Amino acid sequence: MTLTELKYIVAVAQKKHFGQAAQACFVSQPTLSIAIKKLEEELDIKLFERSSKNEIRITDIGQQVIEQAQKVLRETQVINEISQQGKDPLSGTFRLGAIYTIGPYLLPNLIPRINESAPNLTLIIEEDFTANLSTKLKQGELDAIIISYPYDEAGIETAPLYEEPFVVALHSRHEWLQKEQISVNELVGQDLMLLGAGHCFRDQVIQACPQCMESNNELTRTLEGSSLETIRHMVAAGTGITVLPCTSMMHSQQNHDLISIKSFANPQPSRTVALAWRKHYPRKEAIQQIIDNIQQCQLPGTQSIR
Amino acid sequence: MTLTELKYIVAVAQKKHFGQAAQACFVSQPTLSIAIKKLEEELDIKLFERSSKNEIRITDIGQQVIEQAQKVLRETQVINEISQQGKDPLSGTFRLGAIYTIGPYLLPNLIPRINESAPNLTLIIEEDFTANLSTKLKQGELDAIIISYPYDEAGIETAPLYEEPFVVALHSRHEWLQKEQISVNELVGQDLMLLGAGHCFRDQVIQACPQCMESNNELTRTLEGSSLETIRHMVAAGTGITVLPCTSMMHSQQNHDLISIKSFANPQPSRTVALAWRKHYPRKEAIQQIIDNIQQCQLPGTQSIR
DNA sequence: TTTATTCAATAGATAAAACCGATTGATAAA
DNA sequence: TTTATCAATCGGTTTTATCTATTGAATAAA
Repeated sequence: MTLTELKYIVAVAQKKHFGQAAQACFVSQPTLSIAIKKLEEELDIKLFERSSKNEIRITDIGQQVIEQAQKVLRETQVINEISQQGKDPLSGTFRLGAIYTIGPYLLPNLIPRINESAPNLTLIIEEDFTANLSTKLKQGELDAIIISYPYDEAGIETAPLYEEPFVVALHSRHEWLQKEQISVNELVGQDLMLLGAGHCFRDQVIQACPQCMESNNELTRTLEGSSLETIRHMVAAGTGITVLPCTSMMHSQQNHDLISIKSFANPQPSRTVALAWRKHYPRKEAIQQIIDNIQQCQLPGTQSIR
Repeated sequence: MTLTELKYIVAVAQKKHFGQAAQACFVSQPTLSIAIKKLEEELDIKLFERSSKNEIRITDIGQQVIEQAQKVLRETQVINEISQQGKDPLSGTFRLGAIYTIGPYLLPNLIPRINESAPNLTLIIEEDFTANLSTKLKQGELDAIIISYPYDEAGIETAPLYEEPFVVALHSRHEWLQKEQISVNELVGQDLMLLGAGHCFRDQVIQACPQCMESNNELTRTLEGSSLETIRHMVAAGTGITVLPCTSMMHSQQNHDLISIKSFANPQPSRTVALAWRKHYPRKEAIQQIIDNIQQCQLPGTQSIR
């Protein structure tokens, strides 16, 4: 049984004439006759009562088959409609993940841009650690994730978005208040508060200043499972100092008197924020749209990468 | 788009593996790959996200298409079920027509036989004049009709069922009461009551005794639109005599004292009752079943025709 | 009756497709 | 690097779909 055959029998049922039905199907009369004969043999029933001269008559069983055939053809048409509607890669649902240390600062800026530039695209946002995002990306639960380099996973492509310098946050009564810039090595011996394991930002800070871990293991351990916001409140409380990605400060209303921000002396430690997606993900246009929109965000303190 | 292609994508969606899906469809992997590629090109969307190694992923739009494809395939399967169920020619509906002068006497005997020998066959009965039955038969509103010869219509086949002699019905105080048999010519001059125009039986009686019309035009005209039953009541009332097909008397409980039945002297006038159907009607078995059942009826006074 | 006409079925030939086995290319794991 | 896996591609064959032309059946007209 083929869809063509079903089209033919429906046409014959409508025209009640093999020749006219063939014409309506843009085939020759023998083509249609043979196709219908083939279907009748396959189903082992007579669909039509042929009588030369007078019009074709549909058998009882043929009537049932033809009605069902019309149903099949209608349902088939729905497939075309679905694909037509879904053809726009900038439509449908896009599941975007972001790590905890980027999402809260980038997404409020990004989401309105995407809603404007791709109004048919429904965004679903998810924040998590890099490792979890990565798993979900590979499993297809997420379409793309915003992470930071280094990031190298099999079957995953990435594009750098912007370079984000690190800054030091300290209490406004801290001894470094008058300093213009902080050198990385100066962090050693300070009460440096870091995020818990799992946050890539923690690793990046440690990589920038490996010795800083020597003194403050205990303090950092108490912050396991914490967030940048919590740590910032602790800075304001005078518990210690911390290193933050610059975007976490710029947009914050809580950038109040109790906290002072210092940039690092060259070479400034920084991280590269990037977008990652499955290599074979089919909606490349959607990916590019996300990339473009993120780069248009131009968060203060960051440097675009083109 | 073809049903085969739809089968293929459903198989891939289930197996998440081109090779295994191909095996499940009993085709080679290249065959399946090419078919899916062709469908994706026709719909202009990607249904699957191929990644060598890991398993195949279904795109969002692909998921919708595949679900719809499954629906199409299910509906297609219904066509097979319909034909399977309807393959029995002794199932479904059979519309049987009969002329007024046969139906009431044959059908009460016939219908139980058919219900027993073809329990899946639903009979629909219709009584009318030969001309109307003939039209409905040709238009396909009836599947077969019971009429009497002569009957010759283009595209219609017939089979004789039985020979039905005519009899004379007269009041029990009629002068012919002592007669054994009546000769056709004796009818001339009698108050002979006939059915109205349209009833073929009327024509057959007239044909058997052309002269009998000379005397009783007026009486017969008043019976226009009447029935055999009415005429028989008039016989009982003593209004006149009539000629009846023998089956109309044999099974009647009203064959009471007031009416006496006389058979004709040889050559007995009679009519041949026959079944008629469209030459191309496909359920020949159903036709044969009807014929067989009618012949098994063996109505008293009739002679079977084999 | 014969002839003409209509319409679906059939015949013969060709173009299109479906399909297979073998191979390639890409990818990831050892 | 090598090996293994898997889908895509290649080249060739068979099957199917389709065409034109004709036949055959049946009716309608002459």
